[in-house]
Amino acid sequence: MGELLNGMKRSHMCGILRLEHIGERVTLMGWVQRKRNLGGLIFVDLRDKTGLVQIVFDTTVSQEAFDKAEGLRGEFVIAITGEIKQRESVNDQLPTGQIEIFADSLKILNESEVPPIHINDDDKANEMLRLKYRYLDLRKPKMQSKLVFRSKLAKTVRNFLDDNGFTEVETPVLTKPTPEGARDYLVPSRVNQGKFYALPQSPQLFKQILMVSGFDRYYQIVKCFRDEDLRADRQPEFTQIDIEMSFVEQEDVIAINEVLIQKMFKDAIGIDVQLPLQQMPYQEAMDRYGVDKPDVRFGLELVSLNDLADGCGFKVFTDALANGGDVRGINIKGAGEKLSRKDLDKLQDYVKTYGAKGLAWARVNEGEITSPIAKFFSEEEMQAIVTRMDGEVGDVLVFVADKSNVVYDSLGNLRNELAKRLELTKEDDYKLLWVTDFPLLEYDEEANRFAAKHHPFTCPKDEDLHLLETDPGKVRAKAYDIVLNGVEIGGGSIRIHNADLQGRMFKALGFTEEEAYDKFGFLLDAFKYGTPPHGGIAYGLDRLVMLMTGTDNIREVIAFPKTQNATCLMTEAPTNVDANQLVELAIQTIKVEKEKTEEVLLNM
RNA sequence: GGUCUGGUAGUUCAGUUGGUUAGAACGCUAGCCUGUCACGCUAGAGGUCGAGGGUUCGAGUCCCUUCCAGAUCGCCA
Repeated sequence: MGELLNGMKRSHMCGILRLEHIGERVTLMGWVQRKRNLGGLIFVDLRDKTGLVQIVFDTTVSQEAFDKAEGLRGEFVIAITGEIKQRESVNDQLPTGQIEIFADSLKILNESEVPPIHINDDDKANEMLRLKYRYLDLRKPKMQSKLVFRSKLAKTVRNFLDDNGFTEVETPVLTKPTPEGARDYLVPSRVNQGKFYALPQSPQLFKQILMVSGFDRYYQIVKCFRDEDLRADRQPEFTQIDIEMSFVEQEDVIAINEVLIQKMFKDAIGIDVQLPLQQMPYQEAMDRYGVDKPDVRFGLELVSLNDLADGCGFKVFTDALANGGDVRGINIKGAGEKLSRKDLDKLQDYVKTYGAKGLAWARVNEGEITSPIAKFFSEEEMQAIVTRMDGEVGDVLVFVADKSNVVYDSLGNLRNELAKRLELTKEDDYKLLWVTDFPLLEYDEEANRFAAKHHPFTCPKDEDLHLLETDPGKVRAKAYDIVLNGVEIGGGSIRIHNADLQGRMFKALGFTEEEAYDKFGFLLDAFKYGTPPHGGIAYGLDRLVMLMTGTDNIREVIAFPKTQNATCLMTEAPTNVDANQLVELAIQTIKVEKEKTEEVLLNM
């Protein structure tokens, strides 16, 4: 049982104490980081969220206090009072290393068992343990600083948006399932048996409705939910900075968001972002980089070889073309000595994960080309390829021939992989760009119909509108993504604000009028009553924090994240529930006695 | 749903071709120590080798199943 505070007040935080505080009497509270007992002299490193400070117990303290200090262990919670003195031996590793506190009283407010992980930034404990004991993991300075950073970034955003006439409005968490897009998390309704709410994948429809309501400028920093498989940069619940504006076009949304982005980078990490940001149409991004979120910090651009491969003697190339595919290559500039045969084999394995059947290569050497596929080409043909790809001595050329999307996908990702392996990027280099003119629709082979690339409320480009019924795949959208170093950190669009056009869009997606009304009737109805032109954007806050703090894992910037199986190791969610709870929700019909609950659950 | 990596002391790891009592470092416990700061010295405790099954005279090691964690493809409007 710990001692009581009994009116004791903390006077300072630990990590802020400096030479200027010498002579002051202070009362500090925190956790014991480490104790060094030299016999007649005990040092304790006391930790709170601001850092460490050294406490000294020597023979001038009461015997009782000294005995108590001897009994201190790691992570005990204590309160001490004492005088700040200059240190005899300075510790220049610590910000507080010039001073120490000679304690004259000690209270042990709480004891601690030996923690299963070290409370230390250098701790190497595996993630399973760290997540189970997240409350201990979060005591580490590095973890705390990331969450503090996150909080400050959110505040910067709020301040900016508040200053610019935006109103934060909360939208429902219990809402309606959405047929398009990701899987929904469902919540059963007790009052309406057999019916379900869904957790929002985004507040999309509500923010558009708020524009109908005349809020003019809305934002919300809001949790969103998607029941899909997890990744290093994907959690089932994540936080979005959600923004919507009325009476705007694409350039207006982009303009104000560039200023917001500039402010975020300046305030959070002191980086000056030059405006306006680069803009690149989707098709150009695909052709040059193979992905719709290109990392433009380095070259290694894709080169089309379709015309040169046409009629060559290499069956892999000609077959790809005959099947309507593509042949593209990347010149890995000057990598001749860095990439061994073994490395090239590894790169081949890498592109295979994206469905490519192989990765052909050619080395440009002095006076000759070394390549396993050289024998299929005449010298002139090979030279034409090298010239097209700007090949010089010391370069390695790699090629993929396949269906277009496989070529884009494999080379686009290979590009990023190469940059990583060859260390082509600098840590503090931040390159932002807008990718614009996305296709409005994408053909879904499985469903045998077109599906919205962004979402069904995205406005087609005016000049492409006439193609919506005749050639829907060609229609481009007023949609834009903001990309940072190869990561999509946000995306948005100008929305449809006209019931007729929204109807045409649903039709293009294969919805009957009844289906459209069933799913989105409230929006179509709302559109009848004077809807302003509007559009917006949403940023992934978790990803922003990741990139700005140089973290490669989203779990490190979320206080209580989920594992790859979408479980919480600390709370053990999700869990079984009392069978009677299921009965109330009409998910299970047999009412059972309390003792038998477990048995019934096992038989479900 | 697929592919891949890992699981051995509280923690991080080592553990040879299958072979005696499974080791190291840190941490922990006890003792000594008045200027340490990764304190030092001495002594000590601590193991369901993720779980289950199999092969074998013998399994941490080989095989099968399974659980957990991670990476990734599919998926993520």
